[in-house]
Amino acid sequence: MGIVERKEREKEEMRKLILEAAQKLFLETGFEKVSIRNIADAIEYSPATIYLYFKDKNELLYAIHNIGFQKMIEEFHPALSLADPFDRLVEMGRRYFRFAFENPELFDLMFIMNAPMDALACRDDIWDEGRSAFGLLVKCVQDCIDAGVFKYQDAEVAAIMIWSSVHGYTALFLRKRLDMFEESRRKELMEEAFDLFIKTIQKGL
Amino acid sequence: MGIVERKEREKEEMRKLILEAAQKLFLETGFEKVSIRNIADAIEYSPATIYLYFKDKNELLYAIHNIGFQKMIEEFHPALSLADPFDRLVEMGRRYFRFAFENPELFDLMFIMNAPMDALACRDDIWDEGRSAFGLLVKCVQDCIDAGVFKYQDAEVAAIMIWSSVHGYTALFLRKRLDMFEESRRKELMEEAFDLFIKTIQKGL
DNA sequence: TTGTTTACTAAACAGTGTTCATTACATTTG
DNA sequence: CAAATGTAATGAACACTGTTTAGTAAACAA
Repeated sequence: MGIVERKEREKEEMRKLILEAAQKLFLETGFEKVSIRNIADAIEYSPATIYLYFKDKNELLYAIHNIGFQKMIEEFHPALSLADPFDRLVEMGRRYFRFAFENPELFDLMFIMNAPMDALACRDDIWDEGRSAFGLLVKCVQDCIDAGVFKYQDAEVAAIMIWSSVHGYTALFLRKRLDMFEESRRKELMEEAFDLFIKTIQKGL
Repeated sequence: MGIVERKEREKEEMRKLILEAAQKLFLETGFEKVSIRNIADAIEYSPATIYLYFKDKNELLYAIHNIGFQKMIEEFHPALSLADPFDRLVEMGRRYFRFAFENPELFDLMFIMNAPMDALACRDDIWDEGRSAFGLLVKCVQDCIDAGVFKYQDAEVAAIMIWSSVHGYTALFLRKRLDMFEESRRKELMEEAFDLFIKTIQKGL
């Protein structure tokens, strides 16, 4: 009796259909401006149908947030295979940057917007995606410590410091808090500031 | 003929009435959950009245964002009169932190939310509040350079680096991206990471 | 051919920001 | 003082939003 399996497959496909339409609309138009009705229109189903596959809008956004993490991890992969741990760290920083600039809406969803965290909170679950991505950073920092690149004792604390710094630029940039610098200079300034940070932690402590 | 002046005064008072009710509601309930109708109810006027004093909701949020900056500048004042420029820098960082934790909604509005920047953008104005607050930081960094505390050449680039770092913690924290650490350890970790950053830039380069 | 499960939807609910014609009153003019 | 003008405030609507529910039609099982 393959019926139940076919149904499951169809259910999965429907989820995917919704998710892909939603993602497309979101990345085109921005998350703030897309409604459940828009998504329903795009896939030619009624709005109520979406609620048969996702508890609410937050849960839908959380699912897309997950896709974002998959994509990010993929793009981090080449960096992770660099031999020198410090090179690896710098490259991870650059790729965090690049991911944010090339996928501003996805990045916003993953690291700034409230919706996905609200979804997690209301079924009090933990942010596994964030945890394991952060784990990659901690591991890299630990490798740097072990290799004697810098002399921090606590890899986790150092990782938070580094993440915060790199996240700071991107968050300020994406939420238009660096628009006071003229557009041409903006990205250049950020690059310089990032390089300065790298040089500083390399020689520091 | 003092009539026109009285009218102006009344207009100003009405603006203030709206602004104060709005601020109270926003800080109590969070910006996402307060509607124009809620504000109108609180001051016992019709919703349409608010639009006689503010172009739209973004403009209202921008006005509150301004109040936030006044408050922040006030709270920065004691730090600015410290003799040693590096002490000044560290104290500014700590106060940025503290302001964010004690006024999470206001901070969010000032440095994370889109609304006030959208208000600025659609009357293509520049973010003066941010500019001048950032100016304070640049000045302090320049003083540090002049005093030989660190050897950066470009105070502005160094200031962006420092701002980004401090902003990074707070933004990640406020938007619940540090909730993967248990609550008791969270703030402690941030303090440690901040101290580590301070030590690093002090000795770096 | 029944009975039951499933997938879907139309319609409604309760809210949102915003606009506009109309009212009610303060001010100025004849 | 009465009539004309200006203006502050609003009721009601518009076009949305996320979400729920009762009901339908098709697919499946007996």
